[in-house]
Amino acid sequence: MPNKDEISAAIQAIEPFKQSDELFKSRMAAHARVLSVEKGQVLFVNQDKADKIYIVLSGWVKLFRETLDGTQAVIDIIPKNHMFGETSIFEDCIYPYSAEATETSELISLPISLLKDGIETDPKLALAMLSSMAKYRKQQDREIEHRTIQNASQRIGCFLLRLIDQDQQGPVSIHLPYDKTLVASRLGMQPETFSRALKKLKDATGIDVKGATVHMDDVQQLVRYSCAACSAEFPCKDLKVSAY
Amino acid sequence: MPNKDEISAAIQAIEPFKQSDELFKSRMAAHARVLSVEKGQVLFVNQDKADKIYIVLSGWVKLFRETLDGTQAVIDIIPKNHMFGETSIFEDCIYPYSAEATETSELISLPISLLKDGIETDPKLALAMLSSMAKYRKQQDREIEHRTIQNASQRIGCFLLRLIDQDQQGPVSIHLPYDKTLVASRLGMQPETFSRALKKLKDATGIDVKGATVHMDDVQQLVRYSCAACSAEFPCKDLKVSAY
DNA sequence: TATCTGCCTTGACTATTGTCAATTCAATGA
DNA sequence: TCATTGAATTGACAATAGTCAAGGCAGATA
Repeated sequence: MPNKDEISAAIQAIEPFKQSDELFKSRMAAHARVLSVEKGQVLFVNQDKADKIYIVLSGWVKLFRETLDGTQAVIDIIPKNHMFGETSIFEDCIYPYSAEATETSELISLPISLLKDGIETDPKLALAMLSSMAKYRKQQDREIEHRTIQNASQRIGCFLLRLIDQDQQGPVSIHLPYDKTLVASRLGMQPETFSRALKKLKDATGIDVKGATVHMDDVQQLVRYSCAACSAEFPCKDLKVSAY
Repeated sequence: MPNKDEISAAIQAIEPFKQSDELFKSRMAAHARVLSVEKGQVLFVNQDKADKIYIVLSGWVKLFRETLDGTQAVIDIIPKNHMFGETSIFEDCIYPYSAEATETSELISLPISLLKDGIETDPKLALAMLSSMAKYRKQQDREIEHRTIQNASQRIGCFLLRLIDQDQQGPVSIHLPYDKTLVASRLGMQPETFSRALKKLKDATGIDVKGATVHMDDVQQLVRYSCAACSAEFPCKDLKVSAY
């Protein structure tokens, strides 16, 4: 169970809050609620009234939407030290997606009204939010690009490359951050397709896959394979904002 | 050739500028440059240094990115009275995509520095920009959802539905806003796939297609077909920001 | 250790979309 | 009116991804 200092640290770690008013942050910390959630636990569903924003302290939270027949589309998977639910502030205060913990996780929730007030009264915070929104937007653009241009294997390769320290040279070992099934849905494909595409990637690039661990002698093998179907070049410059 | 009043009106029409400072807008208008472009003309390419933002007065501008081998992914198609190029303000001042006129179009360009200053000095403008960014983000989320859940025919149906006045009842006629080839790329499919998928849509819903005109006796035919594979319901609520 | 459970993989098959080439169609200008 | 041009369609085929069902594997639990 995190103490007050850890809560403050988590708030401080959120990109757009870093440079913002200390008073604002302490007010947020004072109103923070810690919650521990089990795998599969739903935090809110699409179209719920949005009264809280969340910060992930540990574990992972999947943001998704689903149709009436249960088909779901994963929009993002939120890692440690990142925030979600804040998009709903503007306009309608309705969550535009559902949120579910993908494993046992610790979160803090904050009243959305505090952030809303903060943005409206502190121009510096508003600018920081704008900047992080713009970054996110670029990532979404890339996401759409990849889904049109890259095939399943290339998307997996790209996903792996983005897990690596971008200045890495020589041999690398990667550990998948979460279940393969979840990676598959994050990349917009079925688990079966993921499994087969990973095998194809292995054959094409010579990477070594053992369970959730991927090893390669040279990053360039993957780069040649995946980045050929991308408008950008390795190293990728648009990481960091809600990585993965 | 638009006169000063028309330029002011165009600036005024941009969503986030509507409520902003008059002085800011007149300064923008004073620095506006009008440009007429031919079909296929490139305004800037991905990674160019971003010094201008653009507003479309007439015609359409395609935003896209491409890989080394020329494969391109369309990110957005900007209609009349909408702005593009502004995302580059935050951080790096590099355009994150290429822009090309898809037909003879009239645009105005504005120095990006003016908007940057405006956002930094006028909190109200910053908030308005945040709000429009948040809307855009929701649209991108929907875009990703659709590309994972909907098939080609359903995406076309959805595209058509979004062209309609959302309160429409009874029979409707729609005119495609631009070439079918361009619609296809906007929806992330090949022209051939578009052609076949449109035919399939016709068979499934009984809509009537003649060239660029689509007629249907009842919107519900399309709604049943397309919205079944969407997390939202018709009428769609997330139109307006850079429609289409 | 044995069993259970959920994740992952595999095979066989289907559906969807892409590719390439050949026409057809429609708008435009000589 | 004819010729030209680019858009759109169509056919034949290939590639890619999804679906369904059956096992395999590994970590957790008794």
